[in-house]
Amino acid sequence: MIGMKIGELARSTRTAVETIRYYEKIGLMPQVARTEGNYRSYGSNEAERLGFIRRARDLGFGIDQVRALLSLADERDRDCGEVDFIAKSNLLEVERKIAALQNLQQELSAVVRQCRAGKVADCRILKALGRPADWAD
Amino acid sequence: MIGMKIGELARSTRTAVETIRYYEKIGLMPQVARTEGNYRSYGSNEAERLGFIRRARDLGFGIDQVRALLSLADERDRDCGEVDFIAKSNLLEVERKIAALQNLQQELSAVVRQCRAGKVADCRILKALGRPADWAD
DNA sequence: ATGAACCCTGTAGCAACTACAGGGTCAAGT
DNA sequence: ACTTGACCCTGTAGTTGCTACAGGGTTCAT
Ligand SMILES: [Zn+2]
Ligand SMILES: [Zn+2]
Ligand SMILES: [Zn+2]
Ligand SMILES: [Zn+2]
Repeated sequence: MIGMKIGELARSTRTAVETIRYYEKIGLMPQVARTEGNYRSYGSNEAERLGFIRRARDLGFGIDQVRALLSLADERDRDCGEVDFIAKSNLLEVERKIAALQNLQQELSAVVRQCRAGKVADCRILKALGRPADWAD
Repeated sequence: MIGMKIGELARSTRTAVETIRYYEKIGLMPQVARTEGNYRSYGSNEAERLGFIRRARDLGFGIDQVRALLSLADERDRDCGEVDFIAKSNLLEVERKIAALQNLQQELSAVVRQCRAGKVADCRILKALGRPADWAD
C-alpha cells in the first residue's frame, strides 16, 4: 500500500502513532513527504523499515542497536560479523538479566515462605528486610 | 554511630549520596536535623531505615511498595496480611519477568544460531528481522 | 455546516535514579 | 593566615523508550 497516513502504518505494524513520530524525532524513521494538508505519507519502504524496527525491539535490541543494525543492513557486501556481534551481545544481556532475576526469585521466595500469618510485629518478611541479610544465601 | 554526615551513611549502606537525597525528596527518607554548616546529620534510626529500603529495593520491591512496607511496619499489632500480599505480588512480578525473558531468550538464540558468517546480504539474522516472524516459534 | 475521526507540533510525565553546575564548609598542611 | 582538597548544599537536566496531553488543523460524510 502506498501513500499511507501515519494511522494506517501504525495499524499495519501494531505500533502506536506517537511511537512512529518519536522514531522520526530520534532519526530512526525518516522524515517523509507530506500531503497538502501536512500529513505524513508513507510507502512500503517505510513500512518495511518499521517492521524491522518492531521485530528487533521485540527481541530486546536497544534503540542504538537497532540503529546500528539498520545501517549495517545497507552495506550489503560487507562481512556480517558486526551484525552477529550485536545480536550475541543482546542475547548475552538477556541471559544476564534472566540469571539476575532468578537469583532474586530465590531470595524473595525464601523470604515470602517465612511468613506465618500473624501480627506485623512478628512478621518474618519485615524481619528479613529489617536487618542485614545473614538469613539468606 | 550518631551524628553521621550523608557520606558516612552512604558508605555504611552502600548507597549513593545522591540517592539518599533523592529518597528524602520523595519522602522515603525523613528530613533530618542539620549541623551549623547546614549538613544533614543522621542517627541510627535513619541508618536502619535506609538499610531496610536498600534490602527491599535489592529484592525488587518498587518505591511505592517500599513506602507501603515501611508504613505497615509501624502498625505493630496489625495483621501482616498486607505485608505478605505486597511481597507475593513482587514475587509474582519477578516470575512474570523471568518467563518473558526466557521466551525472548529462546527466540533470540534461534535467530543468532542461524548465522553462517558471510556477507551482510546473506545474513540470516537480518533476514529474520527483515520479514514477519514465520520462521520462529 | 457540523461532527467525528483523523492529523499536526510541542511539551510534560513515567521509574529510579545519575550527573552536573555553581556554589558553601571544614580540617589539615605550610 | 592561607590554601588545598575532601566533603557538603541546592537545583536542574539527563537517562530509556516511550506515553499522554494541550491546543490546535484537515478531511470527509451526512
Ligand atoms: Zn507476615
Ligand atoms: Zn543474596
Ligand atoms: Zn550473519
Ligand atoms: Zn514468538
